[in-house]
Amino acid sequence: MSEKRYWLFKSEPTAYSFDDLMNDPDGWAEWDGVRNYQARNMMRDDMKVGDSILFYHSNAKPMAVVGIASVVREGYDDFHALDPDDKHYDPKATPEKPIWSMVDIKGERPLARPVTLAEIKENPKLKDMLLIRKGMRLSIQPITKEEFIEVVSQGG
DNA sequence: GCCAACGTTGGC
DNA sequence: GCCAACGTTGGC
Repeated sequence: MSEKRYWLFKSEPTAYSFDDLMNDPDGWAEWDGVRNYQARNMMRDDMKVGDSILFYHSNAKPMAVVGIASVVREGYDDFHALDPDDKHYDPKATPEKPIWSMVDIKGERPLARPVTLAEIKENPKLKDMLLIRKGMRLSIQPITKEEFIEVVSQGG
């Protein structure tokens, strides 16, 4: 029984927002289309059902953590990579070696108040978050339990 | 709209 | 195996 982990997922709200996740008719969503090996490895190897997620809006006004989600299905093949008509098609992926992985996540609840990037940068307790590290572009990042709790307490 | 910081690709 | 060129991310 491994310990529960905490993550931060980035999404551009114009592409897929936290509201989209909360209003998903299925009640959950495939986190497909991730085409970065580091992020893939975390989804494939490290994420477990029940892990908690901070949902962050990038390229947005405001840029902020806006809600809490959770992992509801552990890493499995991102079969969308095999579909030539799919936006995230990867010609190198095959049914034998689909290359990419995804997880399913579920929206838990929005924060009462978004915790903005500016606030995260100002908060000494959050100074080690990868999110605010220069040049850090990973769309999925591990965070600590303490960071998760701090952001959620700021967001109410 | 700009551009720095990356990751990936492909020629050699 | 090196590295220049290219595409993308994402804050500003």
